[in-house]
Order: sequence, then structure tokens, then C-alpha cells
Amino acid sequence: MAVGKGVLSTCNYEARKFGCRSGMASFVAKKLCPQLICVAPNFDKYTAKATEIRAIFAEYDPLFESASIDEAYLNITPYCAENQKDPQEAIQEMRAAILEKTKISVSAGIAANAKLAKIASNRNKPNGQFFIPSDRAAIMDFMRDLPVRKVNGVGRVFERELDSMGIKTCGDIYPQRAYLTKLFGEKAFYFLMQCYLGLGRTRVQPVENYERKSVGTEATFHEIGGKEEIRAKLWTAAQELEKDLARAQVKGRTLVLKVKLHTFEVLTRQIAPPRAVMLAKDLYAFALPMLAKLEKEIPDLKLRLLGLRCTHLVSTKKVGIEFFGAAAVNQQRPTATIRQGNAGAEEAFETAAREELQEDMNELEQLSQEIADLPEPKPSESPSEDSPASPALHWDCPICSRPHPADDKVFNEHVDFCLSKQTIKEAVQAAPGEALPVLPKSRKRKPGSTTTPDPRQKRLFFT
DNA sequence: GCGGATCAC
DNA sequence: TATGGTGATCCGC
Repeated sequence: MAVGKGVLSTCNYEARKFGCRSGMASFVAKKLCPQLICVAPNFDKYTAKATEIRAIFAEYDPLFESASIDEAYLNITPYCAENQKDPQEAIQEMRAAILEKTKISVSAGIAANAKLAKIASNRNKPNGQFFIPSDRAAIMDFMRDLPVRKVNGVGRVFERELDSMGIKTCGDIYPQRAYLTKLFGEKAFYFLMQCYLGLGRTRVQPVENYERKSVGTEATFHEIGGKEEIRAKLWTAAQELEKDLARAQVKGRTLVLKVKLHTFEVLTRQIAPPRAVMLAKDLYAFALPMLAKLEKEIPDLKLRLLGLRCTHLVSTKKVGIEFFGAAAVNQQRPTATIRQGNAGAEEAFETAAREELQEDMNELEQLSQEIADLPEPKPSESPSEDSPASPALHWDCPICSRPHPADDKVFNEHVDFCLSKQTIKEAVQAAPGEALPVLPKSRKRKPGSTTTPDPRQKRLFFT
């Protein structure tokens, strides 16, 4: 049994035994499992069940956080304390209650933070639970052999990039730490160090008044080329978007046009109309010049997808009389959202976020130091790495391991070269007829790098 | 701020 | 015989 017509959204574990997977084209799935039954999704049903299950969550943590329709984070510490229950026992009981009352079996992870709990919840699927003890040594043990791909945020591409420099598990991250910022940026470095240390968010809170940042719609269709045909699709998209904007009660100050060419290349173009837009005719009118320009740039434009999205949203919600009074004072933003009417709080939030990040960094540094002070299980190959007092004259390339001059530009160029060389080798090794792996293009490079994209990469990608 | 790219669900 | 839709975030420029 599977959900989805053209592509499987999901499938049950019986179908998975045959190799069926979510994201798979349904005709492929049918080939693997001829008796497979594909049904259309029914979101009303899922929402109803989610509501039932959330009522049970609330008994364990009234401030639980819904991450999606089928996922939630709960802080069960108070519940366990009040009811004198072991966390594993409490979750066993909660899962039993969910099964009994809703006939839905669920899996759970129990751990010290959201990142670990998410990983743990995938350990004993379906219908199981997994517990990671909350002490540093146990967490480090758990992370050491954990494939990086298991961490939320590491997808196919990042997995390959990390693999190309010898990082397969979270334990492999630390020895390579010196290269991470240069290759992937500051944010990724911070993220990866948290992976190595098993750190994650511990705050769990309802996301009710979460503010959407964009509203959009897109549709795939059989390749079309005619100007009129493409305009018809644009009009359809504009109508869809008007409906969605109305539902969300917002207008957009920026309009984004997205197209996928017959080559599968995806392009986006955006403009800021003179005023916020929400009506189909305006969406269409402002998107049309972008489309026309694309048609000019690409002579024989053939599309298989077209989408429209609004960003920089402005609320169109009716608000109380006091608010209109306040908004009238703020002449600069006659259509101010509640958030914009509270600019001081926003700035305070930004400041608090920065401070929080700095605190985290300090803590992270301290933890790293504690770990580094322990006897190293795998002694570092180049001890000089640990003493910034003596800057290295050479850096070892994480790909080929050969030393290279300690110069950003030269080093980056070399790593680019090495990465693309390896990419081509891997692509060539892939069995003919099979889908080629996504190319680890050297992205996220710090400014100052002069990358010379290998033209062969693009050709390989579209072969 | 723009456009490309990656990721989750 | 084909390969989705929605939204977010990060990066280089």
C-alpha cells in the first residue's frame, strides 16, 4: 500500500520490503511490487488523526511543539517528575495510549535534546522507541559511530561532500575540523561541531504564532513551448496563488517566478512590484515581464514546471481599533503587520539571538576543550593543528592528503580541483544507464576563493 | 537583495 | 514509461 499517484509520498512497511520508497515514481514501485495499491492522499484524514494524537501529547506536555503533521517534540521532564515515572516507561505508556485511542502506531526517541531525540526516534521504526542516556560519555559514544546522514540537515549532497574528505560518521568530524569552515562556511562548522558533540536545542514550545515567510504554488506538466501555452500556465499559477494568499491573509511585496526547463535546470526571477500584490491579475501582470525576459534570454524556451511565490509578506488581517491607531502613527508602514508594529521587540530578539549564539559558542568551545583533554583514541596526524601559536606553512588537502601552501586562494583552488577530479571519476564509475550521483559542487566557499567551475560537471549532470 | 542550491516532509 | 509540491535557509555575488 502506498500514498501518491505519480510519485509515492509514502508507503507502508510491507511495500518497503519490496524496495518501495517515498519519492519513488509509482510505475517503478509497481514494477518492484506488482500488487502495490496506490491511493490518493487525504489530508483531512491525516489532520483529524493528528488532532486526536495531539490531545494525548498535551497530557504529557501541554507546551509540546508540533514539528509537522506527523511529528512533535515534547519536554517530558516535568511529567516524569510529577508522576514519578522513568522517561522510557512514560513514553511506552504514551505510545500505548495513542495506539489504543487512535489505532495509530508511533515511534519515539527519548534523549537530552531535540536533535538526538529525532535521531533516536528513527532507530526503532516502526512502532518502537529508543533511549539515549543523558550523560556526556554516552552521548559521545552514540555520536561516534553515527553516520552523518542520520542527522537532520545532512542530505545526499552534504553526505557526499563530507564523505569525500573522509567524514562518514559524526565521530569523523572532529579530526577534520580545521578544514570545515573554509570548505563549508561558519554555519556549517558550528552545525557539524554540534553533531560531533551531540548537542541540540532543548527548548520546546508551541509554534502557533509562527509567521510564514512566503506563500507559493508550482505545478509540473508535460513539456510545453508555445508562448500562449506558457502564459496560460502563468495565469493558472496566478489564480492559485491568489487563493493561497487569501487563505493566508497576506499580500506579497516581492514576486518570484520559478521555471524548470526541459533540461530540468531550474531558474528563478523576482521583482518588487510598486505595491504589495495579492490579486491574480496583478500577480500575472507583474510576473509577465519576468517571463518575457526569460523568453528573450532563452530563445526556444521549453518548460516542464512553472511556479509563483510571494515573499516579504504583509498581513491583510483585520485588526483591532487600537492597532489602527498605532499604525496611523507609523506613517512609514500603513500596512504594518503586528510584528512590524513592534520593531523594538524585533531588535531585542535579534540581540538576544546573537547573545545566545555567543553563549552556545563559548559552551561548545569549552566542551571541545574537555574532549580534547581526554586521551585521544585516534591521535591527530598533525599535532601542530592544535597549537594556533605556530601557524602552519602548509595545509594538507582533505581530498588527496598532500600538503599545499597555506594560502586561502591557492588552497581553495586546489581543493576545487581535487573535488571535481573525484566527482568525474565517480560519475564515470557509475553504471551506464543509471542515474548519476548529484555532483558535489564546491559551494559555500568563503569569499576570496576563485573557483573555476569545471564545464564537464554540467554536461555530466545532464547526460 | 538576487539567484542558485540544498534540505525536510 | 517517468522523476511532486511547499517552505525554509544558506551561500556567493
